[in-house]
Amino acid sequence: MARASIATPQAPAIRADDPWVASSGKHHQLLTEDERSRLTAIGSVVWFNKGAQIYQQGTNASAAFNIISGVVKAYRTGADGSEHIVAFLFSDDLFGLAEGAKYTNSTRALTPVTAFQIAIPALRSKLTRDAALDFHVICKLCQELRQAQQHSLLLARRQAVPKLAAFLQLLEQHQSARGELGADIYLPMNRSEIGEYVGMSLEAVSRAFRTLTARGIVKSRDRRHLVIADRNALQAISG
Amino acid sequence: MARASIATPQAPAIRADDPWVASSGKHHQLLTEDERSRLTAIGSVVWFNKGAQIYQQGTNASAAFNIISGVVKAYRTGADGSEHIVAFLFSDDLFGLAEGAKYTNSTRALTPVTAFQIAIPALRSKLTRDAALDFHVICKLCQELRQAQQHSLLLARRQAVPKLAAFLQLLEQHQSARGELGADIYLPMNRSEIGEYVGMSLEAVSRAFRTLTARGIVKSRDRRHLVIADRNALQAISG
DNA sequence: CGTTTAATTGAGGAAAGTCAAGTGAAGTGG
DNA sequence: CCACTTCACTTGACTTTCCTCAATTAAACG
Repeated sequence: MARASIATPQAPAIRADDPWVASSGKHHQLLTEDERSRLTAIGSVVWFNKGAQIYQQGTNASAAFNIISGVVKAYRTGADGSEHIVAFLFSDDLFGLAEGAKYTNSTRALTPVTAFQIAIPALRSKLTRDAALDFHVICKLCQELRQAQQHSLLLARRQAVPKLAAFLQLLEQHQSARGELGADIYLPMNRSEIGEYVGMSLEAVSRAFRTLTARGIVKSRDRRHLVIADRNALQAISG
Repeated sequence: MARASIATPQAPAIRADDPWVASSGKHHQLLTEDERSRLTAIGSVVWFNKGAQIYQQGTNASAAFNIISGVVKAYRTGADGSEHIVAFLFSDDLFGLAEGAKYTNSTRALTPVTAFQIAIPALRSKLTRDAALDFHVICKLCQELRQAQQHSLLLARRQAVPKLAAFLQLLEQHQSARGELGADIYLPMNRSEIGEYVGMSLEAVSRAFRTLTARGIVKSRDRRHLVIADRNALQAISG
């Protein structure tokens, strides 16, 4: 630990990459210290307990959020009460997407969450002035769009085992892109939520896990921690 | 037709809405005449024949595109040769999304296409300077992100008929949002491509069409033109 | 330690996928 | 202008896969 100073941990941060510059797959912090402190001035830090609802779809969009730590799910509730998870959001992600001044999704904290909150008017006036910030937001939105497309690829898979395999690869690549790489993958969501994300029943998720472990491709320490034992096989299965 | 002057039809245009302002669902042109002419100076108009490939996934991202007229599909080819369509793109849409300087999708013209093309370096340097343009690009990216999420909602549906019903609603709302509303819906893609977008086989698409027409909910003039006869029933089916 | 919630496992049925044949439409060349 | 070729779409029969419902086991929490 050679660093003498600790970077302010409660400040906004955007992690992504310039889509038009070659990169190694590991994402970088886009905001400069200067930008971060200027943003800090116009927002506030908020906390959410595990399981807490952050906002509901259809309500007035009063603020946008930037996750400092924790995991959030963005989901929509169908007319029949079924939930579909649109995205899992991690530290350095942005959320609070709106349409016509209303939130388009509901969001809920899956773990205890610390987030940076900016009121929409303040954000808007900042965005219409600060081209450097804008560019970074554009980079981040491009990344989120790519992830949404990746998600649609996942959902289009028909068979359960390849689907889950692809999901695990996404999670791993996600964790490695932000340097949170231990030897194991941590699942911040339960089986039901995995099912709601990949588009299958929780039973099918459970069965797919079983076949993957039975084939020795993944090993599960605990229901929420697993290790990829055969990365090549996983790649072959996910296609 | 009270207008005396004709707006330059070959200039770039972005159609979307400020996500933080209440709107009627009909999207507006975000660029001012001034911005449009400044963009015109740094890009060029290009044409593609029906069926022409625009670029391939994995190749170096040299330019971004803005559709002036026509329809484009953005798709990815799996290892087994199967294609999944990530998005259909219409006039006033942006595309040319990259990651690490490579295109993440392939794109192909479904109809004759006229597009405005901007080289990446020119676009980058413009984006790092022009906050007004940036803000509009951000609005557009938010809209594309919402559409991608809508697509994932569609893909998560399990049954064929509700899936197709939701797809038709998307298409209609898309056409009405840009004021291209005749009484009928035009399908610029074939059954196979619908299947690749909604995640089912072309046979299933065909059967779902049949049940919708058999129930009198849609009427098809021709395989590519249909009318929604019972909008309420369609809404009820799609959920 | 008992209670509650999450996850696994099993059996049966519904739905779409696949394979294959047939029909219709569009476009080509005589 | 018409016959022919081709491609897109439709329709049918059969198989596979996952969802649903139900029972059981495992883990988390007070």
